[in-house]
Amino acid sequence: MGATKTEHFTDKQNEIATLAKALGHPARVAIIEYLMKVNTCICGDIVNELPLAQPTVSQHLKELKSAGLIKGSIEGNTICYCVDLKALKKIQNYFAKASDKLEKIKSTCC
Amino acid sequence: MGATKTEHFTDKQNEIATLAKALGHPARVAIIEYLMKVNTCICGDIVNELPLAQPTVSQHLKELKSAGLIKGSIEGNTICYCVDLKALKKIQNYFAKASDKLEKIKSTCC
DNA sequence: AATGTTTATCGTAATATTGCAATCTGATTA
DNA sequence: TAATCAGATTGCAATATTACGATAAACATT
Repeated sequence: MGATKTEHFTDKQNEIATLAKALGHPARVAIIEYLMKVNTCICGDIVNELPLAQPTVSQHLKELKSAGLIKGSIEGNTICYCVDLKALKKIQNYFAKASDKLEKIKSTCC
Repeated sequence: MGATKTEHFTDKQNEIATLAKALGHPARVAIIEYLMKVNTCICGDIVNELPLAQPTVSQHLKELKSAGLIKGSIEGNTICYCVDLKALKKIQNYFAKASDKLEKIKSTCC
């Protein structure tokens, strides 16, 4: 089949999966890291930073955007992209809770 | 082409992408959550918890295992699976740092 | 030994992802 | 207005993922 059966899972599970999936490619991790490195939203320039052709980068940006991880606003000729703090915090919070919970449990068997 | 160009990215970027990718499917998020809920490593039982056929679940478990997110040890007839705290902490730490950094920056434009 | 239970693997079909050349669109500039 | 530039979109080929039936492998039970 090849199509994920999202309807069988909770909204939260699907949400986390969507965010994680968006970061499930090194190019997209690199984009996020670059946007954070430059310290402000950056207009243009992203394509030159990556070892991929312009249409490929454009597609990765689109995926990050549709997952809500980045925002883009048109600035004349170029487009300004920056990381959406809210989305990042959502992931961060999820894993912080999970990590804490697991640490408390200290499972004895594995 | 369809094959990720991992060689162009750093080891760290590839590592995060691999972990994120493993969690980029709601069934695998559900598996992790279930393993945490039951509070100890669980032998068997995982297939019954998920709305997917047994071979599909087995495949998802394999992916989580090869990404290092879970560990499995043979226990007689069944297999005990549990979340690998180290891997979870790796993700947690990465996003905590990223989130902190972004929060300090407080980008002014988007 | 035969049967049942649990999990893995194989094979296959449907669909998704990755990557890029070519092209298009909209804004800027000459 | 024409040339230019930044990005997006289209179309396509290669590969990966998702899902499951059938089957196999390993152990347990009878």
